[in-house]
Amino acid sequence: MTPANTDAPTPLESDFGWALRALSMAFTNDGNAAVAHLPSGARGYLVLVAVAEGQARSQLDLARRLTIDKTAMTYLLDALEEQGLVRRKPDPTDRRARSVTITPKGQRALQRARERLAVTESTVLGALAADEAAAFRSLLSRVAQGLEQRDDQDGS
Amino acid sequence: MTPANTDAPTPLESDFGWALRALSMAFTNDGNAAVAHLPSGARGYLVLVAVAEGQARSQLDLARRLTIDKTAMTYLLDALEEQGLVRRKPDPTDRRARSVTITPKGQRALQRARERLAVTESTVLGALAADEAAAFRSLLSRVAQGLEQRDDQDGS
DNA sequence: TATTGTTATACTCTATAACTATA
DNA sequence: TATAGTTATAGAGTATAACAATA
Repeated sequence: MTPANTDAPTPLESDFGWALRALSMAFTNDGNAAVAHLPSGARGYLVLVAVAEGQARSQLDLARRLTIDKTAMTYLLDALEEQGLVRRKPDPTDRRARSVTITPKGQRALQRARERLAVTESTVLGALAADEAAAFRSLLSRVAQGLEQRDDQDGS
Repeated sequence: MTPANTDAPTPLESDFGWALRALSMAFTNDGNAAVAHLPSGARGYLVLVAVAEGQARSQLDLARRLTIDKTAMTYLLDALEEQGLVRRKPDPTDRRARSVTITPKGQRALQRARERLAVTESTVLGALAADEAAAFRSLLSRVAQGLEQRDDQDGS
């Protein structure tokens, strides 16, 4: 016979999924305000970061790197280009492809977004001491990079 | 004159928002499979956890605790009740309110989901050593609880 | 035949409003 | 007048399919 379960039920706060969702929602909410000056908000910001890297050879490259559908990438870039933050130009080596570069105006907008997002990060991680927050960032970054490698292997 | 910027552009991988999004997407994808036996998937799971706690006095209580709209809570509970995982009964002290309890079948489904999600968690945090993963979980939990308190204060 | 990019369409999720029944 | 719960509607975000141009 198993003894009667007199334990308290598992609290919601100990649930990994709940905690991850809470953090994501908070960062999304606060972060949207931080990047409100960018077209398409948070997604526009991510595209801008990836374009600024200068690694992606084509829109499809960008889409894959960001795990954004290529059809969404089209109108995200439409919006960014319309405001003069990025520029599309034909790739001379492949006339189907278009290379995307960031403009000086885009650089400034990106810099401003980064400064604001740094504040958002600190706010959202407010429950942690400075060294703990640094540790959390580091661990999160390693987790995400691990997932990126995993997914890259799956794809090819 | 500022010197020419010869630094490499900031890599996407160092972006907090990118990393958080990558983890959330991976956990959502893998986690959806882990809770596919529950109606409404991940959201149904969260509701079931909160119901199992037995703290919430009403559907509205549940909705607030989970940051889910009360209109969504209605059909989430509809789906859970239809499969016999939870039960709604009128609150004798307030005839507007309905208290929600988990059924034995719901307990079993919840237990199964927790076991599967534990595997998902390990997989998703695969880049970390065991002690690092534990540290990450602990920090994430504290962050989320801090946000919960912040939002509770905002609301009242 | 496969790939890049675009457009059009459909679907899901969420937010809003309106309504009822109680308090 | 405010609250608990439900329903209906509309909007944003995303996915799917089809297409034109090029490889």
